[in-house]
Amino acid sequence: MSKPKQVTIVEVAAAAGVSIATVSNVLNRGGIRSSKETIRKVELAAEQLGYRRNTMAAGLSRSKTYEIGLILPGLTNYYGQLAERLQIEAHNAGYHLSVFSSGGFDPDIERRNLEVLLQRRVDGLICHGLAMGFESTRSIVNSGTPLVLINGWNWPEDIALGAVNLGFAEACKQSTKLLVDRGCRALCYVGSKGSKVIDEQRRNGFNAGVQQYASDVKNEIVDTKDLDIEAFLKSVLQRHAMPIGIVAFDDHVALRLLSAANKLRIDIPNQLQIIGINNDYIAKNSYPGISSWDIPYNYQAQAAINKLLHKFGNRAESGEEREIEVPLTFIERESTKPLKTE
Amino acid sequence: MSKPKQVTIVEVAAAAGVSIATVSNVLNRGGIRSSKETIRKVELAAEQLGYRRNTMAAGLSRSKTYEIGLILPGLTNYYGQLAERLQIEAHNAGYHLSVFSSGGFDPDIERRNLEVLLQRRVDGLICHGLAMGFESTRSIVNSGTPLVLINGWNWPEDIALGAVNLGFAEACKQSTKLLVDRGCRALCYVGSKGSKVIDEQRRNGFNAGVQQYASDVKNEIVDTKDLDIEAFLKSVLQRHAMPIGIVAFDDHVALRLLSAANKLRIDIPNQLQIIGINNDYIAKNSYPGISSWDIPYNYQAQAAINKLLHKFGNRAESGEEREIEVPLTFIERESTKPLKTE
DNA sequence: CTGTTAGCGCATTCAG
DNA sequence: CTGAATGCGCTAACAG
Repeated sequence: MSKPKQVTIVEVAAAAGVSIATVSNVLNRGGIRSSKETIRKVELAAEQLGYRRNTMAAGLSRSKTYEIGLILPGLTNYYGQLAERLQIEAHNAGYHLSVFSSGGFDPDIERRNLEVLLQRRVDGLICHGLAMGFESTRSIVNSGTPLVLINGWNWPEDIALGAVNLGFAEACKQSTKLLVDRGCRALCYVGSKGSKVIDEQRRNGFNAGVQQYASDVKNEIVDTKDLDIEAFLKSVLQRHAMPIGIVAFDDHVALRLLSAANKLRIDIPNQLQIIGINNDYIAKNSYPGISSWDIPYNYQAQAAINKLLHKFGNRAESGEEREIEVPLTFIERESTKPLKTE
Repeated sequence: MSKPKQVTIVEVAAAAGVSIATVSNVLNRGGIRSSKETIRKVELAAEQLGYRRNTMAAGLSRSKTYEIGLILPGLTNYYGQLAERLQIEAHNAGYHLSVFSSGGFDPDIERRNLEVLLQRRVDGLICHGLAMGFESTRSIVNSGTPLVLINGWNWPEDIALGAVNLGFAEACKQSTKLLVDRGCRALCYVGSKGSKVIDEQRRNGFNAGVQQYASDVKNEIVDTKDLDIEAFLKSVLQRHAMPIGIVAFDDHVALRLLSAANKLRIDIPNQLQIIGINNDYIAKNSYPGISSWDIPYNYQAQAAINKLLHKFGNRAESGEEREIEVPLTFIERESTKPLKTE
């Protein structure tokens, strides 16, 4: 039982009384047509013997694997959701997606995963951000394997030609406008430096928003790392005019802020307003509900896969060489509902 | 650039002035030793030419892939965390882990993923639960590929010999005792039927607990599906003596209960107490904090990988043929803190 | 120690 | 429409 010699086309051919070439033909379709009779015989034999095609042999022989490698910083929350969608889209396009996580943003693990995937001779690669840096990436990816980046800004074209980026910057920018419109008289961005470029985009957007829509109100930027949230809230409420508007890195951070506020009996949204990003389960189910930016996973996943297909030259897919910006959509909940309505 | 003919050992051999066998030897170590000089030459040549071993060819040739397939119902939260740990453990053991999600508990996708993995000739399989049913699974897995189940109860040994199961039942059982000890005078289990066996285990544990520790208090079992949480809470508070103790399917469900309670101004833990499972980010960061059962991912992942290695016959790993039950540990927070303390 | 030789399982010309 | 032959890139005995 430990390895019952998997059956090969040779045996199927013998059982069906035809040559291995014929078996290969009927089992892969597409190419040459065979007579009804042989098809039946072959399929029957394959069925009975429990034939299962050996991917390695097939891949080796035609130097094409129909496999796409995906490298993400992690697999929880946003990343997990994205991976699931990508897997579906890949399948719809006739490919398989192998998912790898490089634990946080660890360049070494990332390099290792990349290496594994390239040794597998995957047809293409989809990576989220990339901890490794340009040069390092270039040297390893110059194998000619198409690479599409998700949430990778400003990458040299010879490495990743275009990327599928979420409009975090714009979302954060609009958040500031929204908070000001809702009456906020001071703004904060609570970020998460650990997430590198992702955080940078948000920060930039926040700054741009402040400059454009709220140049007259106080604002500050802090990071959750080593942040005592309760102390921070107290301090902010004391130093600035209320209500205070906070743009949180994501719904997780938003939840922490919300909980601290509840504990301190801070009135939301009259004293404090919060906007998160991701439109998680959390945002929907906390109390009060957290206004958040929803991510169009389907669209994002489709865009990424299409870009790859385009690179493969499969069809005239819509994926071009340009960066694609995927816009988020705002879902408003009680954490920012207009003052009067509440 | 679209496929610059990857370099093979043949070219490396030529460049280094040795035979391909020698190249194969020095590049894979382990086997035969070579002279320092040739090692240097070969490694240099490989380095310069940018040689990268072709996994398919290697796998084909030795009929061993060093790949493990993982099939999960999804990739978010618990599953994502588990996948990450498994990936690390697999790597430590010299294997690669390819992660596949079968979107919810869809038997068709599951079958497809299984098929893909088997065609890849993975050395082993790790599956979480399994939507497919015994017979169906048996017929497809009888290829002799070792399969270890995570959270799969009561499977026939010829399919999956033993499993690594989380002690959900025991956790729920102890939860009832705990709630009673904390003064609760009625108990509820709020489950999630969509999660099949996982929910069943919890339910069983809850029932066992009620019977053993709380046979004198009222209890009920409901399901989140189509449940109006606020109405449910109101009704329960009205019908039973307080405090009410709730065992939630997981921290997500617990959060929903908590939020509804907050909204209704129900006093936690004096009128209502809640225990979740998973010890998520949520449990830690909600207000009040949710008491929850922590999952020892490391232990679980190690156990699963060890079982597989044992099956491979690699080393005298500790994995036996028996089921392994992984105990959860209780983390208490404000949602159940003893009445007087609060 | 190093080189020669046979496959691994399948896809693909190219004749029949 | 079908079959015999060749090779994909690498490993695993054997010889030298």
